[in-house]
Amino acid sequence: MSELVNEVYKFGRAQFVCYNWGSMPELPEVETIRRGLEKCITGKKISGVRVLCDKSFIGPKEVVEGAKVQRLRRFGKALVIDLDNGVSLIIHLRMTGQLIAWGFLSGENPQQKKSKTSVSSGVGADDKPAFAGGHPSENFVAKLPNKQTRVEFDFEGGKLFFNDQRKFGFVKPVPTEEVEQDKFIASLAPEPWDMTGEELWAKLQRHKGAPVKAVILDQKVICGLGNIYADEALYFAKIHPARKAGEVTREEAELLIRGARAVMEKSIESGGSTMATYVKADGTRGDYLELFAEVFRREGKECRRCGAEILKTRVAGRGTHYCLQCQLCRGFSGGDKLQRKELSEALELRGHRNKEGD
DNA sequence: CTAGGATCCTGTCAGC
DNA sequence: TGCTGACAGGATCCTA
Repeated sequence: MSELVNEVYKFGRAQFVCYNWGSMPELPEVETIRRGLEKCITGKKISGVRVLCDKSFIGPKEVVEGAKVQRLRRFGKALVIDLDNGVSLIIHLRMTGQLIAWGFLSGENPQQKKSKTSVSSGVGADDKPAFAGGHPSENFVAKLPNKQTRVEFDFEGGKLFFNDQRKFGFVKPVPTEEVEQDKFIASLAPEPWDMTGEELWAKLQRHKGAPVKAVILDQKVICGLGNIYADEALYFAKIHPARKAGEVTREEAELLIRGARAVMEKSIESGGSTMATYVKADGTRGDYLELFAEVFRREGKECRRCGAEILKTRVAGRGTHYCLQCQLCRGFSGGDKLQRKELSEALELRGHRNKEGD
């Protein structure tokens, strides 16, 4: 990671001018953050906590002050920081959360000089974070704290910022021994690596009337899939997202599990939405999706598998992307009708575009 | 029990 | 140019 970051930084903040949102943190991003933060804060003492938004910190901040970080764990999309005083911090980034660490690597970081007394009053602009992950945005390279900063942790030798544009995420201290009994964590289903196709199939049967995409987004059914990876896994398994869960075969459920593993492994490998992948070597903003997405936000483009057009629709109240040809509606009731409608809409859309002379 | 809609929140973007 | 409304979405809550 450090090589990429150094490459990035020499271009400076002024380079990041084009605005283009990436997407939300899901399991691979949280795992990437866990690995990155582990290197920064393990063994470090929290000297102070500033809560800038009450909603974002659930509980008394005093219980973590003075404690040292022992280890970082992940449960689905939740990050858990265990401290040495019997307290753990459960952190959920939801859609727009970010964790940005400053300092910590002072030995390797030429920007952290004594003259930079700004550490106590804010950081950014001329410095670079030691690690940044989560919802990709300017905050990865902006001055901090800023108006999206919700919680600020002072560590010996560095700072950790919890930013969250939409305030859906949270930091919550709980006794370490009660982490696994936390209402959210306790309800999580196994991750795709700990589940067989048969088990997933059995769960799909319990929600047989709902669209398969809605069911696999449920963390109590299978843990870790969000909107991006649900679309990608369904594409991998060639399953139409609107198909009724009860009509997915055992074989398809097996493919779906394999697809979920494959797309998330690929994303973890590429670093998820960390600073290194978000900011490209030429200093421009990267859309980290382009590293692995086959359908997500690729509507109107060609399917890399069959050449047909990727479409965008709405399933379970979520923007949903799929290949009309690969993810056929075959074998499910009402499918032909839906397919015809989609085909005609797609053709109509194409007609409009041709008329506009693109 | 399940299915589906509203809710939270801030910021972007298209349309007027 | 500035206003308005639709949209983005993870998890939870509520209703039928």
